[in-house]
Amino acid sequence: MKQALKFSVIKQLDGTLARTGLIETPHGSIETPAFIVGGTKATVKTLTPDQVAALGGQSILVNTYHLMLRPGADIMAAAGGVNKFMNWAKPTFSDSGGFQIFSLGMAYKKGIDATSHSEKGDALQAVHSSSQLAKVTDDGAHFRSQINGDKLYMTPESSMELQHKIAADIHMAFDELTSPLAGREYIKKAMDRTHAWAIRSLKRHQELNDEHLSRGENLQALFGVVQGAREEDLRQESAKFLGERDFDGYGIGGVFEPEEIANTVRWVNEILPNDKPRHLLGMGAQPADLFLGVQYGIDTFDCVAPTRQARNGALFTYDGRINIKNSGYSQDFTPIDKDCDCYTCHNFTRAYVRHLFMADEILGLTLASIHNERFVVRTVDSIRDSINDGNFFDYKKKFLERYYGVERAQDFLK
RNA sequence: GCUGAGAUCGUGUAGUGGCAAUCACAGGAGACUGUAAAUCUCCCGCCUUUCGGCUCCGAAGGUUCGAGUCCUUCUCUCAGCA
Repeated sequence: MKQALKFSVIKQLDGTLARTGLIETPHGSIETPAFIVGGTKATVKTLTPDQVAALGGQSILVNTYHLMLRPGADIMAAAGGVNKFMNWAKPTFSDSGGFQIFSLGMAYKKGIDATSHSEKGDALQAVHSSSQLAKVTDDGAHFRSQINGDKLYMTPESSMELQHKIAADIHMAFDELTSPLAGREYIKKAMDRTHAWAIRSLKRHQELNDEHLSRGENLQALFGVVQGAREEDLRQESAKFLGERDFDGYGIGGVFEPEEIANTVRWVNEILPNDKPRHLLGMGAQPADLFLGVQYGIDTFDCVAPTRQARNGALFTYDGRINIKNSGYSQDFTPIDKDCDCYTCHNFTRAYVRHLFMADEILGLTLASIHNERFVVRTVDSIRDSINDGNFFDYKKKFLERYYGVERAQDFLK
């Protein structure tokens, strides 16, 4: 196909930003809204590609920074791109490495998470710790490899070159994600830098696509990434700045808490062009994230939480999350969730999965990952159906009240 | 039977005259959101919501201002020898 990516809206839910659609790529299409499965190092941890496909995964997101370190972008290119390398035939996304400026920089060894807040944000964000592995400048970001200490330097241009070698279908522009501790002054500075980087990313991306075109290869798509943290005017400025440029779609980055999703995503999606897909970066650890994201115009999500939490024993059920390692499940011979249609729930009991965890048997990680990933993928699929059927709001209320309890669910139903 | 070594939290240990309880494992609970993550945090003698209180170093006795620690006897364990 000549176009890197084609997106069509199938149904727009009247009076809302919610919609269903179809993203078409050289590796096939994605029905949206869709949950993109986390496959950072060109593997969905503990799962084979067949298992990912069997649980309904339509697409996988890999990470440029991690693949640059190991095995290296040249090996990815020599293998014929990430799809061939990992034997995944369906569409792929790649993240730029921008997230690692945050996770290996300000967040490194700080215990910063979604609930971290501070009054002295600017001061904290401005101080570089000697132990952190990433430092940002206007030109790019310096990294220290966590594997062997190598000094690494990444720019918008080099990220695009790496991403084109990895050759996922959809790339993210190199961006700077600010810490939840950051104050407005720093958020503005990082957003301006992200915009400058977006223009540089787009330029280099187009040059690389021209090369693909001349060689008769598939074109690759690029999403611009909106920043601005929790500042309404900055989010709007960012959406306007990027929305006017020739990106194939948009990522919304820097969102940390479910409570932020409704506002942040709405501010941005009211401005971004309707005819391009919108990806919410890194959110999807709980059902509220998914319902709120879709309600305010998100087409695709990615999140590592379902697989990470699965490996740590936290499993989704339609009645809320459980920790399968709790002693109370030692003689519970029912499925993780009786209403779940995954391989694990069809074939194994809570007692057995708990046993595998307590005995440190690796099959437990796989069974738990299959279950959690299926739960999230299926939840987004069912949200898509509810939009097509016109009963999104009824479905949302029923789902969230069962999952969180009627009282807690109200926070997400306003 | 003889000789030697040993007995501290569920287990293995640290502590060798000065407020006992170190570390690890096992166990209990919580966290995790563009993966430094099969990781991290907390609890883990008894009572107490907290503050705190009470116990406690195999048993009994002795020396000492003071003993898990030194001495005696006993019980048990392990090793070697018979």
